[in-house]
Amino acid sequence: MDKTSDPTKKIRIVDVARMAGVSVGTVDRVIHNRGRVSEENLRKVKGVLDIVDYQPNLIARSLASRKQYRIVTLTPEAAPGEYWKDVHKGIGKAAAETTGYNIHVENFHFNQYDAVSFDRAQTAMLEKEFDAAVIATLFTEPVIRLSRLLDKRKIPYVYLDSNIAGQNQLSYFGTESYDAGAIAARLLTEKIARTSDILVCRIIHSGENDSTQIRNRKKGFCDFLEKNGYAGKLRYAHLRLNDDAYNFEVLDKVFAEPGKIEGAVTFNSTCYIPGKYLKAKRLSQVNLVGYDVTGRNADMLRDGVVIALIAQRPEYQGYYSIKALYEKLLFGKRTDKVNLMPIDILIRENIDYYHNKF
Amino acid sequence: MDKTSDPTKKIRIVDVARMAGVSVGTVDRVIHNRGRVSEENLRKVKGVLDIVDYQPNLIARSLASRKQYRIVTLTPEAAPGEYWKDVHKGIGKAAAETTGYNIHVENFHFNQYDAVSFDRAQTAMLEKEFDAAVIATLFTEPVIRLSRLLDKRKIPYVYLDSNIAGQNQLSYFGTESYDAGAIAARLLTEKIARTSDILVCRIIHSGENDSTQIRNRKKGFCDFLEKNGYAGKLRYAHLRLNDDAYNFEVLDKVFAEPGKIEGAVTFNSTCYIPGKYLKAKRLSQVNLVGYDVTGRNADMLRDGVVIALIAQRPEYQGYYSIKALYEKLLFGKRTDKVNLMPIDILIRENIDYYHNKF
DNA sequence: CTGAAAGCGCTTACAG
DNA sequence: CTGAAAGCGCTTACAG
Repeated sequence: MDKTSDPTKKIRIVDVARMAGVSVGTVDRVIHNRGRVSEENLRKVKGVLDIVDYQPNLIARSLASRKQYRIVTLTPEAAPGEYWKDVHKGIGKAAAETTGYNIHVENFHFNQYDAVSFDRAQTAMLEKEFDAAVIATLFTEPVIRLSRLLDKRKIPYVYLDSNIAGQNQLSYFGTESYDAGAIAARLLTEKIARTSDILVCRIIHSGENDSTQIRNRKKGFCDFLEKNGYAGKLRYAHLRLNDDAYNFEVLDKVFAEPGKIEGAVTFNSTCYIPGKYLKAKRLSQVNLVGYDVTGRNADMLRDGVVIALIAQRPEYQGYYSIKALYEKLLFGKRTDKVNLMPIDILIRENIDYYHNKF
Repeated sequence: MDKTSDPTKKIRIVDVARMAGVSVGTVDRVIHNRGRVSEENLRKVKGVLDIVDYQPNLIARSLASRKQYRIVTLTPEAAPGEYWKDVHKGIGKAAAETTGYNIHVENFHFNQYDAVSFDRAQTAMLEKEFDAAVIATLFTEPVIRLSRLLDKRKIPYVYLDSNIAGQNQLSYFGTESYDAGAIAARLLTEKIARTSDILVCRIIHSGENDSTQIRNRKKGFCDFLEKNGYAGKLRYAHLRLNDDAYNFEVLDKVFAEPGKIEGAVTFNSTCYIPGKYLKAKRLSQVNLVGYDVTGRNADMLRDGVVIALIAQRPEYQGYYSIKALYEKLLFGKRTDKVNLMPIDILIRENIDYYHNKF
């Protein structure tokens, strides 16, 4: 069969060139608007492109192209077993997969409890040249300022963790924090008496406000309680990250107050902190719910101290952030602007199957 | 900088060839075990490959390769909104992704309630030439026979849905059905009195036995109850697929018997069938738990008739089955022999985020 | 068994 | 502005 007229054959640049009576170089220039093409040839090539369905072979394109794309990420630093480590894993996986496709990923980290360190990391990042960025949105205002800067430079960026309205992010990957908060309330209210109290733990660090995500979770939590006729009291405890002695003292005080506490919750990934206390004091009547499958949280769940963990596929968030930018840079594709992860509920019986492998 | 010694540079076939003192053709033959390589050169090339981290450029490979691979799948047919439709979606997604890489997927379907239709679909499939297969294992014995045949032809195959021991499947993708059964028991026992009864519904079809998966879920369910001091009775109802009148009659009888039913469960994906009854009769004291996020089940969950659905990422099962074969065919990679999906718990508050998109 | 060469469909200098 | 040619990293006949 005549190969050039096989209708099932994909048409290539050389086919277009032949049909237009020009060289492949000229066709390439037209396709990519690189200029330096005469009026006449432009007309001829466009004429052909209008009638044939030319679909560039992207595989060939990326093999031939020597253009390198650099993606930077700006996320909290994390030790093994911590929440953000899973996000990093996802980013790393995507980076490894795309590295053959002219994509380079460079990661910048900050201390999630320290806004100053965010500025520092951001500065280091901005000193580099890059074509796209992934930004964890923990510090709202600084992220908005950074977004303006990137807008000006026409650099696409993706938000991670929680979304910020009114910005020009290419995409957001994360959960609907408000509903994740409602789920914690639902899991607790199923277990406790309508009138019993709930302990709400917050981690205090150097005068910071809660992140957007934590605020939203809390709002979803409280709204659910209100809508469902909860009649107990929320009792607050402000705890510290690595200070058991202090935390035990604070919690001793809270539990000494009048009122029966049957539920407990933390809105960040540190439910192992009150968990440690509940376990030590054998307060098994207190149902603790937390967020994120970190090593310590999962152990507490297996142990029966935590009754449920709510998770949001951090590895996927990292992975798909990079993938979205990769698709944008290489193929000009746009992903959905908002990409909400499933909200996973882990209990003792399914925790061991939750490996983020798929 | 000397390009050949730039450590950040990915090493290519030509680099390996140079280091081994052979041609790229020889390296290619070694990498792909194509034979026709002398002992000595084999040794030299393997020696180099052992010390350098050669990662083939898949883009270049698929651009150059003219070999086409055919994968067949043998799964139950499904209407939109049904369980197996999600598996098909995953298969389709993987097929679309790999189609540029010389992979062609052809799907064969059978009626999951009719063993004869399995034989028919299998026959149609075996008439084709193919390089690998995905097999849903609903009918155990026929699948074992088919496996023997494929073994003889040295065609790799992947199992889907439930695993069968003692076979030569390349991989299995699915859940640990036993534990998925235990989870249903856990969700129910949290809600009902220790001594109340549980309605167990089974769908009857033309003299079939339950599938392996359903048997295992049931075993996990019963074992959990026993271990946790459940003191009520399991009350069985045998229902039909599209026969509400009949089902209502059967269930009327069951509920007329003495004993308080507070829980209900189905071990396949049709909990909407008893759900319909419970809703019509306003039996809101009965806590119904089911499997799989099908359209009708999800609606029942949103409606409050079903309290929880247990799901197993059907889309991923389909997707990764194809991917596993793709990796095997193109790169000779072996995936894990057993790949257990996370077991997801869906309630009213997180069902809307469970889209299997990621 | 072995290597040199052509080719996959594109991009990219480069000479004219 | 234009086209011929080299090259991206592989695979695939093919001659020896």
